[in-house]
Amino acid sequence: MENKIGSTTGDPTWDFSSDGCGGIAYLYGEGDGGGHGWAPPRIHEEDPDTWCSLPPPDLSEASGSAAARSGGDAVSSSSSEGPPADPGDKPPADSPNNKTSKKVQKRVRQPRFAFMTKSEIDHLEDGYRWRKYGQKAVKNSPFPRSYYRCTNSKCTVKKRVERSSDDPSIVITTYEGQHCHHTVTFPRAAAVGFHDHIRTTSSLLENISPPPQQQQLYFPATTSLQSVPELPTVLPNDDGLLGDIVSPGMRGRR
DNA sequence: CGACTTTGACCAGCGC
DNA sequence: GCGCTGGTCAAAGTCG
Repeated sequence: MENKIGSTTGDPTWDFSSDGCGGIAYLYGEGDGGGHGWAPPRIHEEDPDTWCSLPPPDLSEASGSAAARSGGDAVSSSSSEGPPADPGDKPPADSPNNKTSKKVQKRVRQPRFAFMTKSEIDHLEDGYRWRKYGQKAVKNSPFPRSYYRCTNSKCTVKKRVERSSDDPSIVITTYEGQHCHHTVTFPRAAAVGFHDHIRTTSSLLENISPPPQQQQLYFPATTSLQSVPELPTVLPNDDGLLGDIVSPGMRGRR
């Protein structure tokens, strides 16, 4: 439940090395119960052929675009800024005015990015605040999958968190969408950008106490890893941490 | 008291 | 068409 992010001295630092998985980024986080992490670099674009071909969400319209928050996305924002879709007097289940009608609108999925983190903590810190809105047991996995939504009412970003059934120590986090705001708990992440963290690893290491724990970021060997070790496309920007994850091509149209 | 989590139910999509 | 599964809703509960 804690969404606190590490202090400055708790900035995670990264040390890329390789192993059988095609490379592990070791994330040294602060040691308060699991080396809280924050959004790592893009590691895996789910179905890049599909997702990357989608137009980026029009963030300027994020609060009002039905497409940007199709389906359940409209729920949290509708309660605060939409018409009184009062759940208290919700119509019968087959009414066209309830959530069913919302889902009739095609679920327009936004680009998704998944990464694997070796951590004992399920919900890794990434500088944003998230509200859990669901949890489901998933097939072929003993671990449940948790669903989170950004607490910013105008932000449609969601993320799923689940543990790998193969290696329970690995947390698989999948982001969907793009933040339309800055980080709220970890400003440096947005201001500096992930790569600078990497580039400043050595200096940071001089400033932080030895991490009692470490997280390992796994780069799935099945994904397009060519760009991973160098992460050339991730640049500091104002889009917040997730913006660092989202490829520039997807952020371009603003 | 507000923010957040939990949890059962509901719904849509997909494969057979 | 049917059943399974993933994703979401929303009321109730919990916490600070």
